[in-house]
Amino acid sequence: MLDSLKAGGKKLTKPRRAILKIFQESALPITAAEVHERLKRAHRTVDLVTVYRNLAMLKELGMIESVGFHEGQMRYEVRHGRQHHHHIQCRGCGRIADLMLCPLKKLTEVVERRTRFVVDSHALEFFGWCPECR
Amino acid sequence: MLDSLKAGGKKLTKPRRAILKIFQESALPITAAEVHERLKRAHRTVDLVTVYRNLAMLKELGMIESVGFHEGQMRYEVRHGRQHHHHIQCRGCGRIADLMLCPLKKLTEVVERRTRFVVDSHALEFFGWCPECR
DNA sequence: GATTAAATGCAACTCACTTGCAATTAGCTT
DNA sequence: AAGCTAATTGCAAGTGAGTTGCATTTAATC
Repeated sequence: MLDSLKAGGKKLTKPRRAILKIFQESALPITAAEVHERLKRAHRTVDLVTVYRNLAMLKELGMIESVGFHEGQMRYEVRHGRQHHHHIQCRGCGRIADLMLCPLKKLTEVVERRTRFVVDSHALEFFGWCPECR
Repeated sequence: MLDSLKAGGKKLTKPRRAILKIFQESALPITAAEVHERLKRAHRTVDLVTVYRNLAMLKELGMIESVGFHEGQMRYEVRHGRQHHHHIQCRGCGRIADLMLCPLKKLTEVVERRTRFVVDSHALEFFGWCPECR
């Protein structure tokens, strides 16, 4: 997993190591502010700007992925060892759950045929009410 | 269509009328800034804050819908008379095309069964390269 | 240990969007 | 047609996520 860093000519600094640890410990997508806060709680305080720069870089290297729920901020999750999936977010409490499914293999072909675009990715999120908020 | 306004106790002001006209003339989802700019070009200049407030209100009344491509801004499109659909955006030029399809009826049931959430909506966007940018 | 490119932290900035408030206006009511 | 009132508008100022410039620090290599 750290090979990707070396391959990209990136250093394994202390802040970066701490950020990666946060992601390894977090199953669900988290925001930059949440990463920042968790670092502080773990007495590994890192400047927020460093968090942002690392998120951009880790995404660039394909080590993390971004997910957006149109909350006015992005969320990120590790990619390592996890299969492609989607999410559902509760409109009440904001809680997010993984959906280990993706129904879009075939649809992608339909889209490519119809639009003459070459599809390179997609975003799919569900919204609703969780058992507690319902 | 304007009945929704009256039903909501809303007035049909000049700025509002102009904003609705912009949407009726625009097939694809546009940003607040684009609405604002088009109003200016049509010599119907309206303050940007008025645009934002109207977008919020029209969305509230279900007259327009928001779509996001994680560009750091939201887009909006009229709902009136149009069927539920999704979009694809070009990573090169940002161009958006409509996809008049939605494969998620059945999947929604699967999601509800698996997560015990009550699904109330979903967001699905494709990204890729259009014929010109490819 | 010396070298150096990458990375960090701080301060200042940008940009989408929101809020407070006084002035205006649409849509009644009489 | 004039008056009333709540809704709406524009302006100014604020918020919050994310970015940029730059001097200082640090990981990795020589």
